[in-house]
Amino acid sequence: MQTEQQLLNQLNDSQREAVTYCDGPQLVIAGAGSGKTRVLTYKIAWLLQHYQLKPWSILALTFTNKAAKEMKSRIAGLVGEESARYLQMGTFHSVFARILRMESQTTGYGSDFTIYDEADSRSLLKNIVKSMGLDDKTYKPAALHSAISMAKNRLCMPDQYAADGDLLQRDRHRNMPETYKIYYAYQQRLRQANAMDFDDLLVVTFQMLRDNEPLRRKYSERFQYVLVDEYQDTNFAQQQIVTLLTKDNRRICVVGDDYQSIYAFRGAKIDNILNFNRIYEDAKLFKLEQNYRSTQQIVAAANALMKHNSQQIPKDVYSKNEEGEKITIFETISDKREAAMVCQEIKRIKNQEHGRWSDFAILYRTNAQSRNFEEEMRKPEVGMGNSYRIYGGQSFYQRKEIKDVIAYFRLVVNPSDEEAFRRIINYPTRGIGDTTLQKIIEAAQQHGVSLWEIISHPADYSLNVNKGTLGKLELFRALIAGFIEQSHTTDAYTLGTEIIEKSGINADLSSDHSIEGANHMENVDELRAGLASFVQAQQEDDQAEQTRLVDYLSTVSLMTDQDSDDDSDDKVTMMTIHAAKGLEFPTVFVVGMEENIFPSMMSVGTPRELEEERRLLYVAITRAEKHCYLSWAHTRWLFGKQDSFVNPSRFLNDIDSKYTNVRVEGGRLSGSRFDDDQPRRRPWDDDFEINRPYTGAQTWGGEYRRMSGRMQNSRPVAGQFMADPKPKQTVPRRPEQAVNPFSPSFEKQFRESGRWKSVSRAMTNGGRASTPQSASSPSSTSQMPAASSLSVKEGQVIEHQRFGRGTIVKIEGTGENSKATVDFDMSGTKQLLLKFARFTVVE
DNA sequence: AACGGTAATTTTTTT
DNA sequence: AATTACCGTT
Repeated sequence: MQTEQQLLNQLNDSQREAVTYCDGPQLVIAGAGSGKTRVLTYKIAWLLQHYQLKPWSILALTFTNKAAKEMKSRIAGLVGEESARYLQMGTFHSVFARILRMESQTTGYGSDFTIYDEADSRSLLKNIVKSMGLDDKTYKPAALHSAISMAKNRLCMPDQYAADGDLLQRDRHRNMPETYKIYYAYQQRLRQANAMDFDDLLVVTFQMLRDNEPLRRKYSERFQYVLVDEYQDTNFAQQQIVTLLTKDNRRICVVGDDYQSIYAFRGAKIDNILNFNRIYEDAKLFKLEQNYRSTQQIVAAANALMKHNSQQIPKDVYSKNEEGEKITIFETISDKREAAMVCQEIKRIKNQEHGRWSDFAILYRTNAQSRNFEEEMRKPEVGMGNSYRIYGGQSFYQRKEIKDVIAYFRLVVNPSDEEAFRRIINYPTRGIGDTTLQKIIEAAQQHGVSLWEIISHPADYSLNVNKGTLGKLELFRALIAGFIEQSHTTDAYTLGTEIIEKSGINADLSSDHSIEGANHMENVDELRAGLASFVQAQQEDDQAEQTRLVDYLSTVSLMTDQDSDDDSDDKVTMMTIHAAKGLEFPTVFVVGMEENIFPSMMSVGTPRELEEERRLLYVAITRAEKHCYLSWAHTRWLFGKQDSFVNPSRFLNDIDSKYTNVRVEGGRLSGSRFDDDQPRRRPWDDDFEINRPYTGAQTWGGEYRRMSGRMQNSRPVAGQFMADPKPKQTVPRRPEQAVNPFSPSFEKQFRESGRWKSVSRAMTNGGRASTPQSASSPSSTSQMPAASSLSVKEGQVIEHQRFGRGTIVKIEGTGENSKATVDFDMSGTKQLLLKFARFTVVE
C-alpha cells in the first residue's frame, strides 16, 4: 500500500499530469514504450486513493483479458489486493457479456445465451446459404461473415443494411446481391438459437443502453469513471457504448496511440482517437512522448518510417536511452537460410551478452511463417529445440474433440443452441443423418422455433420422419434432458465428466487406438482438468455458491491465446506482430520483410490499408529494446511452391538509411552473382559479412528487380541457389500448435515432445502449486486433478495455496463430495470442497 | 450412413 | 504443403 505522494513520485512530469487530471474527458496519446500501462494503473490507484472511489465504480476496458489481469495485479501492488479485486476490468466483450446475462430480461435473449465463435457463425451462414438455394461458391461464409461483422461494428442492423443503397450496390458489384437477406436470416437464426456472435455482444449492449433509459442511467451512475485502453483499436459500436455510459458525468479517460492502430481490418476506427475531441469538446489532450524502452536509433528509425503515413496526430517520440546500434537489415538467399541466420544470430548475441532465450522475439506477419524457424531450431546441430515457444495458431479450444465436448456443454446450458445441436446430434454416431437433420431445420424455420423444440415435440410440428428415426431422436433428447436435470444440482466438473462419459464420447474416443486417437483422449482429459481448475478458482474466489457450466463456457469462449500468462520460462518468443502488441524484448527479429508478405498481398490495394501495414511495422520495431533486425529472403516457399520473384518490402525504403546497416549473406548476393564462374562459396558455410553501409533506397528497387528478372529466365542457374544442399534432416514434425503454458493443453504438448520430466506438474493446475502426490505422477491427468482430499480430519492444520494457514473445524459429507469448513488465520472462515481445494496438511 | 478417396482451396492479422 | 470439401462406393 502506497501513499499518494509515493505514487506520484514514481512518475515523470507528463505521466503525473495525465494521472492527476480528473476534471473531465481526457485523451492520452501514449507513444510506444512511454509508460502507457503505468499511467493507467497509477491513475486507477489515484482514483481509489485520492478520490476514494469504490473499486466497483471504476470501469476499465482493455484489449485482452490478459492485459486486464496484469493491470489488476499491478494495481493490487499499489493499493492492496482487496480494492483491486472488485475493479470492473476486462475486454469490452467479457465485461458486457456479463452485464447482458444479468440484464437478460430487457434484451430478448435468455441469460444462458451461447456465444458463437467464428466457426459457428460461418457454419450457420453456410447453412443459410444452402437453405436459400444460393450458390455457396459465390456466397462464401467467410466473406459473408466479414460483411456482416463490419456492418455490426458500425451498428448497422439488417433493416438499415437493406435500406443502404451504397451497401447494396457494393454487394451487387461483388456478385452477392442477396447478402442483406442472408444477414436478416442470420440474425433471426441467432435469436432462435438464443445465441450471440462476438459482434452482438457489443450491438446488443448498445441497443440495451440506448433503448432503456433507466438502465442506461443505472450503469452510467454505477461507473463513476470509465477508462479505455488501446482506444485506437475500438470500433464505432464500442465508442457508442462508451459515449452512452459517460455522457452524463463525462469522467472518461481514453489511452492509445494512433501510430499503433492495427485492427482496422476488424472494424476498428482510427478516427475514434483522431476525432475524440469532436465527441468530447472539452477533452484535454495529454501526450507521453518519452520512450523508455528502446535505444535512440530504434526510436529514430521507427519515427522515420512513420513519416510516410499521412493520417496521424503529430507527436515527437524520443528516447534518452543510449544511442544504440543501427537497425540491421538482413538479406538471405532463401527462407530456410533466413531461419538459420536468425538462429545463429540469436545464439551469438545470447553468448556475447550473457542473455537468456526469452530476450529474443521473432515476429512475423502471418502465422504460417513460424514453420521455418521451428524446423530450424529443432535441428540437433542447432540445438534450440527446447528453447522456443510459438504463440497463436490453432488454439486448444478449436480442436475437434474439444469442440465436440463443448458443444454438449453448450446444449445443456442452452438447448436452443443450433450450432451445438447440429454438431452433436449425430456424434457419436447414433444413426441420425443429414436428411433427418435437414427436416428438423426446415420444421424449425417454418415454425420459428429452435431445433431442440422440434425434437421435444415432434408431433406438434408434424416432423416427417419414420418411426425408427423418431425413436433415435427421443433417445438423444432424453440424454440431453437428463444432463439438464442434473445441471441444477451438480457442480460443473462432475457434470462435465458425466457428460463425457454418458454421451458416448469417452467410448468413441477410446475405441480409436491410433496415436491421434490417444491424443484426442488426452485432450479431453486436459479439458476436464481445465474445468476442474476453473471450478476451484471460482470457489476460492467465493464467486458463487456453485460453479455453473454457463460461467465456464462464457469464460472459455472469450478466451484467446493472448490470455495465457506465463513469461516464466526461458524461451524465444515467436508470434505474429499483432500478437506482440504491448510486449517488449531486448532483441527483435522482424522476418519476411518482402512484398506480398509484408505488406500483405491483400493490403496493397488501398492507401488506407497500406498505412495500416506500415503502422504494423512500427509496432514491430518498437517492441525492441536494444537490437532490431529486419530480414528478407530472395526466395521463399509459398503455397507449396518456390517463389523466386521476391522483392524486398517497400517499407525498407521508408526507413532512412542513416538508421540502418545492411548485412548480406555471403556478401555477394547483391552483386553480379550470376555472372562469375568462380567456385561458389557454399552459403551454409558463410558467416555474415557487414559488407556495406546501406547504399540508399534507390539501389533496392533497381538492383533486385533486375535480379528477379534474371531468375525468371534462368531457373537452372537460380536453382543452385535455391536448393538446400544440406543432407535433409529428418525432423519429426508434429502438428502445428500453439504452446500456451497455462492452457490445459500445455502438459500434453510437453509430454508429446519428450520434455515431460523437466516440467513441473504445477502447470496443469492453473499455475498453482500442486500437491506432492500429484507431482510425482505424470499419468494422473486422466484422474482427478486435485488429489489432496484423502485423509483430513477435524482439528488438523492445513496450508492453503491462497488462504494460508488454517484449522479444519468441520467436515461434512463423504468421499468426493466432502466439504471442510476451515478457519484460516488470515482470511477468515471458508468452506472448501475437498475435491477441488489445493492444500497441504501441516500437522 | 459411413468411409475413403480425390479435388480444390488456401494465407493476413483476431475480440 | 496441408487442410478441407465433395463424391463415389460399400
